[in-house]
Amino acid sequence: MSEYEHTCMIRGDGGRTIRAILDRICNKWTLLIVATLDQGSLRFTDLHKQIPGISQRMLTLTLRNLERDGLVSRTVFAEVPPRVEYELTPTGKSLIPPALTLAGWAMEHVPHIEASREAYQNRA
Amino acid sequence: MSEYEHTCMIRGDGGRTIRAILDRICNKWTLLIVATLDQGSLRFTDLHKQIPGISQRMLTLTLRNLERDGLVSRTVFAEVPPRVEYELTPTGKSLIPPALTLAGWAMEHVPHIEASREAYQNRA
DNA sequence: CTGGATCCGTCACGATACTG
DNA sequence: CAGTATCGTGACGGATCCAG
Repeated sequence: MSEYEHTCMIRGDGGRTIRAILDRICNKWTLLIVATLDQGSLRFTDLHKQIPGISQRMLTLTLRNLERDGLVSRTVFAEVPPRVEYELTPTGKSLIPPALTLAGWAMEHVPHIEASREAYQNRA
Repeated sequence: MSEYEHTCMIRGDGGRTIRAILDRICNKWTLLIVATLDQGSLRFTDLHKQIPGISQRMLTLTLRNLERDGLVSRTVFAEVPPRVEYELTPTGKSLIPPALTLAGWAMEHVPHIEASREAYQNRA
């Protein structure tokens, strides 16, 4: 049942590759923004409305990082009032399936984890 | 080509479920320890040797969190010198496939991301 | 051998206020 | 509309020393 032969993908370089990706998606808002942008091009205010609880500052910062990493494209239209559209790049879109795999695992196992965590708290 | 119908798994509860799992695997060492334990039961020192760069403190802390969340079992043998064995629980083992999916994405796209990041740095 | 305790620097994140 | 500037806080992680 073990997949040990394959876990070298994770352990291979001492975890540097896996951490490179974790560093990018493991912050509080990245995956949420990527998932929201999967519906297509959106502007700043639309994103802000569709992601409950995010501050302007974190939306800006996370979008900048996503743009820097080539996962999101940012298009400025020279209009009045100003308009900026954000859209997933092909690389950004390719993150969706792995993210869904992770989300599936989460929905299946998080309840058990929460229970275990609570049992641990009420231990002897 | 969009999987928007499915991204509700991520966005569904405002991202709380996906963040619950990310909070658990997104620290520096968790996935590395889980991947290492996929080869079977190991004791503290063996883990310390097989994971380059980890400190005793972080190994202890991460193992405690994994135990609390029910992903790793901890067995103490009443011997001298003391012996403690760590092993993945079924829940812990179930994390391997999603982790491999993520690692696969990383190995495929991280080079492109690194390049984009460097290009962004040398922008106008 | 297996950790626990402590100090300390760094950084993500949040709230708030201001701007072209 | 789409941000930027500033301040404060708390968690994470590294180094070191100590203990059963």
